[in-house]
Amino acid sequence: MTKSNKFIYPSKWNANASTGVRLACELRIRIISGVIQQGSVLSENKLAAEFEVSRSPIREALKILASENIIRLERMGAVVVGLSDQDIKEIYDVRLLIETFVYERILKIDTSELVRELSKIREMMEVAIKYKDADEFSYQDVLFHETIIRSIDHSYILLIWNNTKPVMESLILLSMRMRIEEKSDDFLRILKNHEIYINAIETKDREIMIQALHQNFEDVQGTVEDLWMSQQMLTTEREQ
Amino acid sequence: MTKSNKFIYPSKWNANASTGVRLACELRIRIISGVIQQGSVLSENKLAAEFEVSRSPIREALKILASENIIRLERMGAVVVGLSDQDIKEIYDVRLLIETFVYERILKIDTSELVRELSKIREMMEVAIKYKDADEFSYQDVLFHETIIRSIDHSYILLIWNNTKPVMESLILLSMRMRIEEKSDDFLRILKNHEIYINAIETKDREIMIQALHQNFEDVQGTVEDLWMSQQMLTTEREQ
DNA sequence: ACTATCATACTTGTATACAAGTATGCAGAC
DNA sequence: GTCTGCATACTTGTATACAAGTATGATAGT
Repeated sequence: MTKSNKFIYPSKWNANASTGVRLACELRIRIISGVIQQGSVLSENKLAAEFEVSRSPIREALKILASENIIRLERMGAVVVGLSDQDIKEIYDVRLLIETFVYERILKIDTSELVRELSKIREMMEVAIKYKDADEFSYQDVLFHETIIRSIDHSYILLIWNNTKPVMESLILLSMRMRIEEKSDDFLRILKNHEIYINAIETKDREIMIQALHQNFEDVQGTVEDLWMSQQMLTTEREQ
Repeated sequence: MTKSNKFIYPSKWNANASTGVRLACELRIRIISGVIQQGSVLSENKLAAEFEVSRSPIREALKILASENIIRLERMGAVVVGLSDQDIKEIYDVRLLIETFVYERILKIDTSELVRELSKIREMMEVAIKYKDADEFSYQDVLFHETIIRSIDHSYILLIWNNTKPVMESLILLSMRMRIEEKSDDFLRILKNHEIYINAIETKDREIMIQALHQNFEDVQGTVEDLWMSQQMLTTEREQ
């Protein structure tokens, strides 16, 4: 607890944001990475002292984290909830739910500009790998998916994305940092998967889209079953 | 702009909440109902003066509304975005997305307690109709759907619900208040629909669930097509 | 008439102050 | 030993103060 130690979150990602938002990012990644332990209680005053700011931005940060279910604001103190394996599965449930919806909309719009943008981002990822820059790779990875989601211009789907993005971003960043040194195969595989995404969007071929989704979510395959079932359920109705 | 006029939002719904949250509720419903016009610019100072509170709770309220996309925080002033017809369609997209997911999970769990709770809420709605209490009816209606969503214990689906609930709540409340005097048939129809929901959960019969979903969303039927398509897409894969 | 410059009054973001309420722990009664 | 009551030190929520930045409008110069 001695004077904020070192910052984990890349400062360039939120340099222009307010102190409260920056603190939220830093606290979020510390909680998700386990630096701040689950179950511990955060006090506004102590945090303010530790980060050498006033309570105003601290309050803002805690509100943000509470809205993401990472902490729980109680009468006295903010209890750190953290992320369980269950939570991570659930986030992927939501992401799959969103992306499935988005892809269906994409089939109806002109995607040439989108494909160009995504290709650019994919090349950025390539460069990031070349220079072993896990942070930059993570940033572009998140940006890739956000670009796809934004393309359909659906403000409430985007709202959901905005609510889950911060946690996703932290998870990806931590994961990439862990793997950047040794597991370079992982990065090439991810890059390959993004090529499939682009290809699916370009050709508007559902089969390829499905392939991309599957490859992207292969780690959490088990939890996807509920979706298959629900798809079946509604399709059954449709055939009537 | 003369001293806060009269409050539209039912004060008993958020009596124990902080001033900031209460203000958010009030501002939200004023914006959605059109009392505060789209495109107008809200100033923290002016709002603070109007509601006779300090800027702290005002700031909290504006942050909440910004996270719901109802206003847009800019360098100078908060621009009122409001809700377009498109936005309302999009909210129902999200709600259908969520409820479809939830129902599939419900099939796997014991629902006896849930059915009891829902039956209670349905009877409450009946009483509300009897006494022409639009506010109470709206409250129970929202609670009904929230109870269903909570039953599957999925924190991120619940998070999405929490993000869309406030706007839904306002829409329902305003709609019910408009219709309570003349259109009593509407209320009976809604009540009937909730019976179908309960029945669908009790029997765990997909056909009935689909019926309930359809009846509930019949007003926005057009926008649901994307979902049908996306269901089909994933089901195709599943059959491979 | 038109443009540039600058004072002013507004804006937000942050720090600090104050009020009301709550957990904690100690002292004393039984 | 155990329970009750109370002082104290914490907590949050709100109000106010201050700093830095920005739009506005008036004024001076051409």
